[in-house]
Amino acid sequence: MTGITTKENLLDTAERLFAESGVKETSVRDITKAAGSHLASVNYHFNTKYGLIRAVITRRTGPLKKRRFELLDEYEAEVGDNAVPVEKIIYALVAPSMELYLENPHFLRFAGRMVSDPDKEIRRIFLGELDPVFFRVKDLLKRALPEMPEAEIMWRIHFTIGALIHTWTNHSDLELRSGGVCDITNEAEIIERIVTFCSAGLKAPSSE
Amino acid sequence: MTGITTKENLLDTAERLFAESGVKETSVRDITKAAGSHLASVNYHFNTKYGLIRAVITRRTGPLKKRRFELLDEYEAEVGDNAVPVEKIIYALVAPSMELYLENPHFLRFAGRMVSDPDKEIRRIFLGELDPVFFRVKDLLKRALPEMPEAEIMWRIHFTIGALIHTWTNHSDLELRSGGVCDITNEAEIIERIVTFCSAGLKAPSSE
DNA sequence: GTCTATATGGGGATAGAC
DNA sequence: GTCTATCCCCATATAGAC
Repeated sequence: MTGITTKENLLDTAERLFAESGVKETSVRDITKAAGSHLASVNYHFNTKYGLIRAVITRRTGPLKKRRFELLDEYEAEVGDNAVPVEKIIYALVAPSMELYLENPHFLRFAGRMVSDPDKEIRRIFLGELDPVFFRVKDLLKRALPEMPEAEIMWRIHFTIGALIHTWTNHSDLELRSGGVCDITNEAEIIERIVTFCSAGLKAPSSE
Repeated sequence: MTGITTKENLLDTAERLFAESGVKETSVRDITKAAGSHLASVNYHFNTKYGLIRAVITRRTGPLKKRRFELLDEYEAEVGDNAVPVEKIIYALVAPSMELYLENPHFLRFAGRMVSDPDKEIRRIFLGELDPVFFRVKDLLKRALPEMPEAEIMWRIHFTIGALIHTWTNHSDLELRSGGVCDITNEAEIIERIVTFCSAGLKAPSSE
C-alpha cells in the first residue's frame, strides 16, 4: 500500500521535475526531496535512476499508443472497404496526445524533448512506441492517397509528427510571441488546427 | 594566432560533442581532451562552460538569420508591390538552415534540441534569433493570404517551424524507419518536400 | 597563452541500522 | 519498506608555475 503510494509519488514528482528542468539536470536528490521521500527510495523502487526514467516514460506511452490504435480501428470499421479519410487518420495521430496533455501537462513537454534526446536508449523507447503507429498510419494513408509515392507519404508523416511535437514542447512560446492572440488553452481548437494544416500538406500534389 | 586556432578548435569540437552527446552530458574535460587542449583553456577563452555554449550557438545563428533576410529582401524586390508567393516565403525560412546542415552536419541537431531545452537562457538565445524572422514571415504571409486570420497564420508558422526542426534532429530516424526509401542525402529534395507540405498547409482554408 | 594540481561541490549508488 | 551515513567518482572552476 504505502509502497505503491511512494512509487506513484516518485513517478509523479520525477515527471514534473523532468519536464521543468530536464532529466540530466534533475538529480535523484531533487526528486526524493520534492517527493518527501528518502534518497535511497529511487534505487529501492526502480533500481537505478535510469529505471525511474524508463518507468516515467512507459507509464504514459502505453495508453497513448492504445488510444491511437482504438481510434484507427473505429474509423476503419466505419468505412468498411473504403479508405479512411486523411483528416481522420491525422486526427487519430494527434488528438490522443493533446488529450493526454490536458490530463497531465508535464509529460508531453518532457516527451517532446526525449524524441531528440542525445541518449540513444531514451530515444529508442520513444521511437519504438511510435513505430507501430507510424506504420499503421502509413498504410492507411497509402489507401487514402493511392497516387502518392510511398517515400513522399513517409516524409509527410515525418513533418506532421514534427508539427505535433513542436506544439507539445513550444506552444507556450507561440502564445508569448503572439501577445496572447494564439490561445493555447483550447485543446480541441489546437487539434483542429494541426489536423487542417497537416491534412492539406499530406494531400498536396506530389512533385515526383 | 595560436589563440585563434585554439579557440576555433574548441568551438568546433564542442559543437560536435554537443550534437553527439548533449550539452549537459559533455564535460569541459571531454571537450579539451578531444580538442587536444588543456582543461583550463575553456575557462581562459570563454570564461565559463556557459560562455562556450553561447559562442557555439551565436557563431551559426547570426549568418543563418542574415541569409534568411537576404532571401526575403530579394523576393520582395522581385515582386514590387505584389505579395511574395507563399512558397517563396517558406523557402526563405527553410532553405538557409538546410544549407547550413550541408556545411556543418553537427550544428542543427544540436540546435533543434536547444529549441526546447530546459535551460531558459539557452532557449532564449535561439528563440530570440528566430523572433525577427518569425515576424517578418508573418507580415509577408498576411499579404500573401489576406483572408487568413492572423492567429491562424501564426499557428501555421509554428507548425512549419516544427516540421523543420524535427527534420534537423530526426531525419536519420526516418531514413532508418523507411528502410532507406526516404533519402536524406539530397538536401534540395528535402527542402522542396518541406516547402510543398507546409505551403499547402498554410494555404488550406481556415476553419474560423 | 599553456598547463598541472587542486579546491570545492554535487552526482549516483549502497551498506546496514531500524 | 524506510532512512542515514558514507563510498567513490566526476563536475566546473581556479591558483599559480612555466
